[in-house]
Amino acid sequence: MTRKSHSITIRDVARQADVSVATVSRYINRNAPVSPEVAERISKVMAELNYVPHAAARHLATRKTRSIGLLLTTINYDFFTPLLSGLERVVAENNHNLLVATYRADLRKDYPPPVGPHNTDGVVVFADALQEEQLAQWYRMNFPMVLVHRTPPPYLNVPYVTIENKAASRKIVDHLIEVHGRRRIMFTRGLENHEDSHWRELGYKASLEAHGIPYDPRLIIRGEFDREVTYQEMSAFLANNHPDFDAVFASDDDSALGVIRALHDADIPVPEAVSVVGFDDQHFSCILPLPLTTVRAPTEEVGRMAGLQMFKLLQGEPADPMTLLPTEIVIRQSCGCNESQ
Amino acid sequence: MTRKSHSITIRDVARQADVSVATVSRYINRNAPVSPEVAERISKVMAELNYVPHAAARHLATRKTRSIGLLLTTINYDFFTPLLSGLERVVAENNHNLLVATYRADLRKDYPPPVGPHNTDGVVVFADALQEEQLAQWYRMNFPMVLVHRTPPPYLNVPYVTIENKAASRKIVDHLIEVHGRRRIMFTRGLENHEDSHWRELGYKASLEAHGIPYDPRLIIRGEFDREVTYQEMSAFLANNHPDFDAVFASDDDSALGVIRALHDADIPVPEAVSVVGFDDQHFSCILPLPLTTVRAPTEEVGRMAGLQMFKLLQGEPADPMTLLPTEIVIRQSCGCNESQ
DNA sequence: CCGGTTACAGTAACCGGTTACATTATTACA
DNA sequence: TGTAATAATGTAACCGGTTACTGTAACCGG
Repeated sequence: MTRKSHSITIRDVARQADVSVATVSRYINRNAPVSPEVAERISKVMAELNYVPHAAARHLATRKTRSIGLLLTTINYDFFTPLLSGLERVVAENNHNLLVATYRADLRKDYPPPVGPHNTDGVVVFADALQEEQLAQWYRMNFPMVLVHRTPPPYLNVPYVTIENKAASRKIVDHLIEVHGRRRIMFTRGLENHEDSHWRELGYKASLEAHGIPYDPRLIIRGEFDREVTYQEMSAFLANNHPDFDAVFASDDDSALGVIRALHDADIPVPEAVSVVGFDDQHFSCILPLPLTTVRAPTEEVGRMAGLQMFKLLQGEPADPMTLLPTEIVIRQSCGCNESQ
Repeated sequence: MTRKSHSITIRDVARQADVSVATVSRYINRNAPVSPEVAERISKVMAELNYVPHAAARHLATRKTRSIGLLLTTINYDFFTPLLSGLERVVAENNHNLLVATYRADLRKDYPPPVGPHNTDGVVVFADALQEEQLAQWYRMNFPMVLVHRTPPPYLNVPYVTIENKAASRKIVDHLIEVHGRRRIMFTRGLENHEDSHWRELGYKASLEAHGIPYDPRLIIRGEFDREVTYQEMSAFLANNHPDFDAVFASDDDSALGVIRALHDADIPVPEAVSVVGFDDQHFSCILPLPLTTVRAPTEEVGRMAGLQMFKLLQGEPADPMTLLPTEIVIRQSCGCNESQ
């Protein structure tokens, strides 16, 4: 064993196969003709030496990393499983790698994002993982990006894929009003700066307005898309003397769980006294004690679509500026309906 | 704009700061002293130019990728959210990147694994994502690996982290027998080649044996850790004339859900006629209509520990050959207990 | 005042691929 | 038969960092 335990390189293969490195490279990438006999020789030597091209060297030379990044704000929600799964499949099908990272632009202004032009060919950005300034900078350098659950600022032509939030929200609140006669409907706001929450709130307001119900800001509480936070907020709301209410539209299913628990603690019967509905139709929503009336969000499809758009960008094809995936409300029992299943 | 829209390199920084590239490199890596004034100049220029070192170039020179791989069999289970989350945190804390990939050794023998020595400094391998032969090969080349939910073959000294399956399984079956007087207990087997399932079955058998209950293979059905599969299998079991049973130990919580639904369809009251228990204590298990008696698996901790072991390996410190995380049974109501919460 | 450290900085080789350009042999065609 | 086009291959520069080696000046103890 020599002093360098160095790995086998393309030059080793070239020497053994008695050809030049260029030829080996061409054989590997099949981007120029190589005579059959030579191909055979190279192939044999590669197998013998167990040669695998060094990714970094390749990246350096081609300026392609063959990997794409996924930038999340957190990995706490079950929500991310389908997203990741959908994206990973597309990425793998295209023979690329997936770099998963978390980053909260608001918390780490001093550090650069863990994935970016330096280590990926493009990144899929979830919601507000990145601030506008960073998006703009990457946009200027033509770095491929796809936004999910976020609309780019109007001056940035970045493809985004998200779901139909407003119409579905409106529809589910319509349901509360029209079918169940609710008129004092609470809303548990999602995360600040999180667009989904914003649109859901707009849908909520639109429904109220359409039915001539005044908007009462006292019926809005914090939820942050988090079961615990919502539970705390809802409990606090109930503890103090609070305005009347007869329904809750939670900004997501996780939040709805917190609402239900708080109501349960306060001995308020659901759905008899208060209807509760959510958003997302998460994995668990149909198997709850009180199956949740909610909106089905095609999260896996969001991941898949984001991947498809990304590869369109990478192949120089025009990507769809906007992919808006349809949602549909699913009526179960937490609103007061009694679909026997 | 010149023909090359080339990115800014360390040489650009060096030129602007009027120092050599070596000095810039040393400043960036802080691996050799740099005078304060020069440091200041470099720092300023780097910020101005918005310079980020090119990862591939660095990899090539240092032969370190600063990224570690996670090799999964699938991303379908909610189970993976905590695993991923725990691992990602450690990886990020150590300033590395996380490459997530799926691979089924049994399905893709011809293709090499998507993560390996060519693009990572080490990989965390879940269960049977990789075959023994591949493990052995990487082991021979000293490639750092950590196994999760899998024991390495005895001749491979690869650290692994997993959870205590057998004792907890035995304890939960003991509970069914001792507290609820069950004696005809079914088991829904998890995935073939999946070690967890194997150990859980051993715990199950051990409990039976300790209580003098004969093992009846007719009480074992397929579950594959999957709600749907288990539902189908359990339904099929119930449809044909089947041996008596009074309890089911499902190999995981997802599977338990399938069991409960099948029993429900057949109008068999749970937990009155049949006790059902699971394993994992997933996110949803406590909020089910019938809160699940199960075993708490510290999955996030598994991810964290796997990461810690990996970085021990990378830093040349000795890693713990085995990390066995404790589990505990959590008694809720699906077994027949009636903990009012 | 002198030999030996030490702190700081620069030059250039090197990591392992890709590829522009050059070269040679072969085939096609007027 | 001469010439152009084409196929197959080789040479060497280049991608953007790191670092071994070298040099200089300041500092230190005797």
